[in-house]
Amino acid sequence: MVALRDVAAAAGVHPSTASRALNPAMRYLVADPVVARVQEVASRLGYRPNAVAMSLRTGRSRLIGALVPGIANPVFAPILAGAAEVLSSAGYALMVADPGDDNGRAAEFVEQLAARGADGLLLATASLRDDPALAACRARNIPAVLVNRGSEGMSSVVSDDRGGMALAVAHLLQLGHRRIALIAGPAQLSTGLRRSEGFEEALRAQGLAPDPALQEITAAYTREAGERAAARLIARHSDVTALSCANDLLALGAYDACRRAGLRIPEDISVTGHNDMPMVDLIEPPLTTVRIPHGEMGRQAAGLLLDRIGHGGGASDVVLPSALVVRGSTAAPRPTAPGAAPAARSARRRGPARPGHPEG
Amino acid sequence: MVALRDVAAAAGVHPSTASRALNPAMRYLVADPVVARVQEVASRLGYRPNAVAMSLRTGRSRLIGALVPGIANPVFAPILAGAAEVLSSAGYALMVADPGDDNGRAAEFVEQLAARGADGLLLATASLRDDPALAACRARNIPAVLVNRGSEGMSSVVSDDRGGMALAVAHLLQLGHRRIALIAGPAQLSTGLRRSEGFEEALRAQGLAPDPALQEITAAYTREAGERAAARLIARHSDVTALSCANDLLALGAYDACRRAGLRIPEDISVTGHNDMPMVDLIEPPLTTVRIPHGEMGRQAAGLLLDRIGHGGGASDVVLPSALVVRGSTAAPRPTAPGAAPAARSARRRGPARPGHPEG
DNA sequence: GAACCCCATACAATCGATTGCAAGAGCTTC
DNA sequence: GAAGCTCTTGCAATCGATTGTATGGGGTTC
Repeated sequence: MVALRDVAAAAGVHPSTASRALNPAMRYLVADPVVARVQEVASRLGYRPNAVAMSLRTGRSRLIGALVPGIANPVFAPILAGAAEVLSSAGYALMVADPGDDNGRAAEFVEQLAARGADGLLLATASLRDDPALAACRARNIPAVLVNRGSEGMSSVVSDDRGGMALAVAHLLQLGHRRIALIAGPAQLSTGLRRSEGFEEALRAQGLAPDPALQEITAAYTREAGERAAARLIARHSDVTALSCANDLLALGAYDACRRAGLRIPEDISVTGHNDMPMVDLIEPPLTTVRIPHGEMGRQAAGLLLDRIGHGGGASDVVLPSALVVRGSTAAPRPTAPGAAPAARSARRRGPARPGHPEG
Repeated sequence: MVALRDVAAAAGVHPSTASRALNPAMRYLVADPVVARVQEVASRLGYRPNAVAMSLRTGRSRLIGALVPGIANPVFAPILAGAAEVLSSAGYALMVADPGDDNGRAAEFVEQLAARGADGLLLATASLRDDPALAACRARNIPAVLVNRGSEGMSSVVSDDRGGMALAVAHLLQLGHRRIALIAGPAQLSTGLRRSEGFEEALRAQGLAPDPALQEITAAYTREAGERAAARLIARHSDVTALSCANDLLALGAYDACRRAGLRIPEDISVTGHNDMPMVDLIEPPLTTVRIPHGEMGRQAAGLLLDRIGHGGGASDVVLPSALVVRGSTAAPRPTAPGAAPAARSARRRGPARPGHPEG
């Protein structure tokens, strides 16, 4: 391995001179012919600066850590990809740690990333309150940005959870639905909480009072939890004509429950999701859902983090707009009168496709 | 930030003694009461060893780099997740770089990871021959393991591409199909090449000669490429009763082409995929495909890499078995006689569900 | 021609931990 | 009681790059 001292020796200068010659910001201190000679020697020898030594000396590593609950998660993976794109083009490397849902492990990972000299952290795992990972960041004074999660006093990039949910509910209301049930996400996650708020706001905006009996709060964003919640709602409230789900996986679970209960979507019951994750445009019926700009969230979060590392500014929050994507899982409710004609089945709406992913 | 020297000072010993007291492998050199005192002081002060300094001195970083073409890719994300799991429980951190399809960028990333002192590399991007990233690994003498890609003289973990493809074709043959077309993957990827070989092998095993006219080689594993290839095959060869695709995304493209051509799946034409990526059990009709143990591939690759770092053994190849998952996109071909009765439509097979992912 | 200044370069300390070697203390053994 | 041994601890070099300070040479100015 060729080190700076080798380059310096080969160029007949002191290592400090070689260092300055190779560093654009310090180059003005070195005479031009010497700069040229050093550069030539460096490239001839294939010199690559040792990033570890550089980190040790300067205290900066050009390394960003990311904490995600599930690398393969269809929501967080594109966020990570967006962030990686921005970071690598700024010369930063990305270290990924996946603590799953374990808050303790998350804090442990923060310590480890700190020990490795990470310049900043992207946190996609923060709970709403008392997040140990967040506390660890504050304690070690590491710049951090939250993604897809909000929390007080820390920069964050989120989508408009409240507004997105309201969009979905407004769509259902406009179709004529009045008894709309909510399958909510975990209340300790900001997405769960805010989407519930958006649900209630949209109802109130139409002068309707939210009925607590029509809300099921799930413990996790999983298909199974969605199925259980939907099954309970369907069993207890036969007058419900629409299920508004805080997340696509919950909606898929709702599909399962409806199928099992013999309810057709959207003829008998409408279903909406949230996130527009890959492939939901291809399921039967294609899911009406709220599209979130995942890649953009990752990019903005990375940008925000680099800003904070560079200029050290205060906390700022970015809220990205979400958009309703109407596909085939929503339709007008059937007339309530018994024996009424069933809704027309023809010409099911397929809706816009999602942008695709290449695969291996 | 509390350093080793602070711990040593507080414990009244020399830093070297503190170092030995805190290192299990060197602890035998230090008297027990001193060990206890140093440990107590270290934990009281919240001492965390500086991994950067440690790397610089020892030359080992406990850091593994991973190169993937698309972090959000439904194939590579679970591989990454599996690898991350094994690595982090072995005390290693994971650095991810995403060069996309750019071979030059991949080599550049290898250099960068080397400069950061990565102890080993996981390569999911290697082309079949003359991969610059691979060459860079060899040049810098960094242990590397290929995942989901094979290449001569380098350890690799792949699924049984040949056998998996043969499984799918055998299934079609057994259903009675004889004119089976292949939508092949890129020939410079080992998956593309081996799956094509598996396709031909399965035909020959039945005494059938592969017809080159029934093979379309795509330039990339994308839905669009699949659609184009399928459209061409359908237009030119009306006697084809089944499309065997080298990858699920290609199969989704084939769905698009069939839909556009007015062909029903599986009544008019059968389609098979490869990979069993998330959600393909939910599309209409549910896709018959070959399941690959992605997570296991990542875990095994990580394990293999750690072995090579530890004991420095030679190259070894792991081939994991794939399994056919029969769902609703395959059925017996219609009798060729014109005017024959269409295949029964009832009781469409839904097939086994995929294991789910939690979502955010 | 002496004083001064500036430019270019070298010197040496530093970041934090590890580790080969030296040295002191305490013990045994003859 | 001296030599030798073991056990424990300290010393100092080292990994590779950066950077504040010192120093030398060359030019300018009066």
